[in-house]
Amino acid sequence: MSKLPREFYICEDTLQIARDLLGKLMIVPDERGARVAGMIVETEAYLGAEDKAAHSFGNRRTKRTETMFASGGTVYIFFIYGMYFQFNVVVGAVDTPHAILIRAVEPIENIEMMRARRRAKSKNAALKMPDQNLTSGPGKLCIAFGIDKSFNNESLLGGRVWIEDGKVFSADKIKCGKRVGIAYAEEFAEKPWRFWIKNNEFVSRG
DNA sequence: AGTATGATGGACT
DNA sequence: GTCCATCATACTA
Repeated sequence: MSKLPREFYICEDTLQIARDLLGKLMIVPDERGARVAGMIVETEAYLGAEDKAAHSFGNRRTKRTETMFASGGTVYIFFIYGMYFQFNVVVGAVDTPHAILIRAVEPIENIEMMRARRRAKSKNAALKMPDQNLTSGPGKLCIAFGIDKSFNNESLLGGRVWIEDGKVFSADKIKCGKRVGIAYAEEFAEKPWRFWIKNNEFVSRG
């Protein structure tokens, strides 16, 4: 029930942090201060300067990527496909621009708030919104949690968004595979840097 | 179940 | 002007 400390995010092994984030709780208080919470069930690691799929490949430093160079424990938000935000956890030391994309969470607290936000954002009222469709993707979970560009550069040690200990999954309950949507990244498109909880029905894809 | 496509706008060359 | 770390829908089967 308490925030993960700075040290968790500064670990040198980004892939290990991506695995360790599985089972942790992501918390964002809503407008009234009530916790909206989800258990992280799918992540993707982006390894900075060496990783052709990372925005920060080759230490590319622009207005957008600047946040990736901050200390581990910072939130990196970017806008994509004209419509969606993506929630990332910056990890590693200052100037080591690694980040972990949170691709899916399992709804835990305040599920009706998540459903209301997803419905409000949707065009047709008939869109099916079972729990499995609320946060099973990086764009969807940002809508459900009310995350937008204003969360960029927030600290995970502050009060706006943070991560807590949750459930621990042993290595045999964790699967890995190729990352999604980065076909342009040549040999890095093949790296098995996506991690998810085996048989969990809230991941974006098995 | 798979595959294709439109929506929609900011970042970057 | 082109490219996206996506999602929902509309096909084919």
